[in-house]
Amino acid sequence: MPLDRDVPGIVDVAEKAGVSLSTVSRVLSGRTPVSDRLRQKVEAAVAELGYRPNAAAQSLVSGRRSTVAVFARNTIRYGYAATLQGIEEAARAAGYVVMIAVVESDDPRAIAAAIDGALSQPLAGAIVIEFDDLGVQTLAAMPKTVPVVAAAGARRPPGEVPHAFLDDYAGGYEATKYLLAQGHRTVHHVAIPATRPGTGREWGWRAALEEAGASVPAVLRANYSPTSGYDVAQTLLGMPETTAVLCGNDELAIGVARAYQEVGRRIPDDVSIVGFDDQPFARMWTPALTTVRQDFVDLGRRTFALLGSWLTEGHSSPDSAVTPELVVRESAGAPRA
Amino acid sequence: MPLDRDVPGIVDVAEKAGVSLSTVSRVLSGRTPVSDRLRQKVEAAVAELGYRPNAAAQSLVSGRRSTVAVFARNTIRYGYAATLQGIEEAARAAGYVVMIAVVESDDPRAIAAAIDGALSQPLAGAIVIEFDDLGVQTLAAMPKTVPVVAAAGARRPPGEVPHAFLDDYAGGYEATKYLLAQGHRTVHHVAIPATRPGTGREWGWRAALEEAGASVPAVLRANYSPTSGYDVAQTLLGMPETTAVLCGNDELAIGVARAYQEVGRRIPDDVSIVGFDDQPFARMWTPALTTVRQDFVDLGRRTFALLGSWLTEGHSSPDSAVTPELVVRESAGAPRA
DNA sequence: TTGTATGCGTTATCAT
DNA sequence: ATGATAACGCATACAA
Repeated sequence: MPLDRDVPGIVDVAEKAGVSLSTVSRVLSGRTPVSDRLRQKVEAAVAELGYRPNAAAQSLVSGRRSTVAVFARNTIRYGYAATLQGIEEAARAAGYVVMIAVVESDDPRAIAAAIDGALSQPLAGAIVIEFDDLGVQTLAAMPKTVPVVAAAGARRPPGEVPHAFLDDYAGGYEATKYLLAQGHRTVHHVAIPATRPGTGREWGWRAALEEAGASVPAVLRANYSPTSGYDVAQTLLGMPETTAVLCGNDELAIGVARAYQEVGRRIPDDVSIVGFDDQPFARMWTPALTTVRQDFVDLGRRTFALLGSWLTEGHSSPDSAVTPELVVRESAGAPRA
Repeated sequence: MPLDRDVPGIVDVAEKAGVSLSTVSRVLSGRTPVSDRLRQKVEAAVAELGYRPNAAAQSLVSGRRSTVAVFARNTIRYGYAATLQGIEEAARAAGYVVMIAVVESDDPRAIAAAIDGALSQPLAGAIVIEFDDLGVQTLAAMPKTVPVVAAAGARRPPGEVPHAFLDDYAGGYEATKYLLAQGHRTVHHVAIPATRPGTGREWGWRAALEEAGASVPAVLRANYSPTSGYDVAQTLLGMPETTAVLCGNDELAIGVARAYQEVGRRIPDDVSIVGFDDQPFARMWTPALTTVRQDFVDLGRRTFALLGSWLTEGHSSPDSAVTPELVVRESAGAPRA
């Protein structure tokens, strides 16, 4: 693979067009009037040479930055991946490129290293996907030298970082209320890792239970994976009085469902299961998963919009909420009489 | 959110440490000997100011580039997301940062725009995730001015781009042979979008069928989503002689399965279904999905390794294959007598 | 071992 | 409307 390592610069274009370097810069930026004649020449030269402005040099001299960094725990899980997609889409539309920095460990040195790597680049701003504790820590470790916004799973304390969020609390609340309305005495909860206490799906669930005067069972803590749901469900199996379980995400839900089905308990006849997120597979499950739909791609777009308005208008709204929607399908119903 | 927009530069460090700018540069790069006394001072100043080298300026003067761009059709679907994760992991370990460029449309202008955006940055190299036709086109449109490697779904023609690939062909072949060995007369195929003819899952399936002298049914073409699998399965429903179907991915498989289940046909009793990829949900499906495991994260690591050796050693192997593995679970078995 | 000077590709300021 | 020239932050050749 031999390379043509002769990337043309603005001077090459100027030479070929027979104009000065500054004229080329002007037609490229379009901010200063240039005669049509020269403009044509320059454009021809640009096309012929395949000239591409060097963003590094641009940002060095002008301070104009065109890349935004996204900090995320991973790029695989649905919520993260879809949020990233939304961010990238909006960023690209606005003329930015996006850098992805995965923060895998909560070792402060690992967090610092990820931040250092990203901030070495000339950044217009940074976005942290704060769906978990690692995100919280990353956000806390971000220096104040660069605009930072967050994509969150809950409203953050006011006055801090502008953030877009999915109202997990409302989703958990609504799903639990729905289950209660079906006649269940209480609802168990298999939780994804928490961010801050008092927020998120778990606390919406809790609130609905308390409001209804129902007992609040101990939370079963899992991670994000189907197998993790399956594992914690073993505990559930020893509690035959369970008639409904709200899961922190759809993957957990199918793990839990599988555990029940393996011992011959039917869904929703014997136990109702509700997921969270409405991942693409949810509606194809058998039984189709009743779940709380979250539009992560839209969350990503909104998050970038916050950063975009900060960058262009100098400020942005403190937050931007989206309320999730309960999607009733087949996996939940009334308890057996 | 007021910002401390006073990012210290190397001269600030030099001043604070009472040394010349070049001395700072030397301790930072570590390539030239510096007396311990000055080194200490410099390091103290760096720590105190929170100095971070400006990668844009570095690459401008030295030509050393530290970012690699990844071109992908999306960041959501499992294969893409997991490959990206592997690339990022390996890149970060090697001191690179990764930029993500989503190529959404096969409009040549859109492809060119994505490439222009990415190549404006000072790139060490680029990686294109070539799982589909859009990837093929993107690869073709990449200029020869930057090192490019690919993460592919099949071996590419020799002599072109270094690439790591998952041997889809072998996977399709093996899965089909397995089904045939179970006693099925033939196997139907629900395909994901193709890249090049003659390669990939579909052609492995075809080869196994031909080798066994089995008839080769018309391919059912879908996209990647569960609903797409469900939709094309309606055609399958009208073909009661079908006893086995190999699906291009797991999401398609569950869509197909759902379609069968809705009309009361049981899996694997009435029809055997095999997926592809072994996504996390596959083993929690009911019945658990027999599928072809693909290690996309590893593919990502290998792909970056190709680029890494090119960058550091000046060359890299032409390709790097990983053979997928059939995971036998519950969704496929012998046909009914 | 350390410091000074030059230049990377571009924008912006200043003349013309 | 156009052209010369000075930065931008840094690495490096060269001088000391």
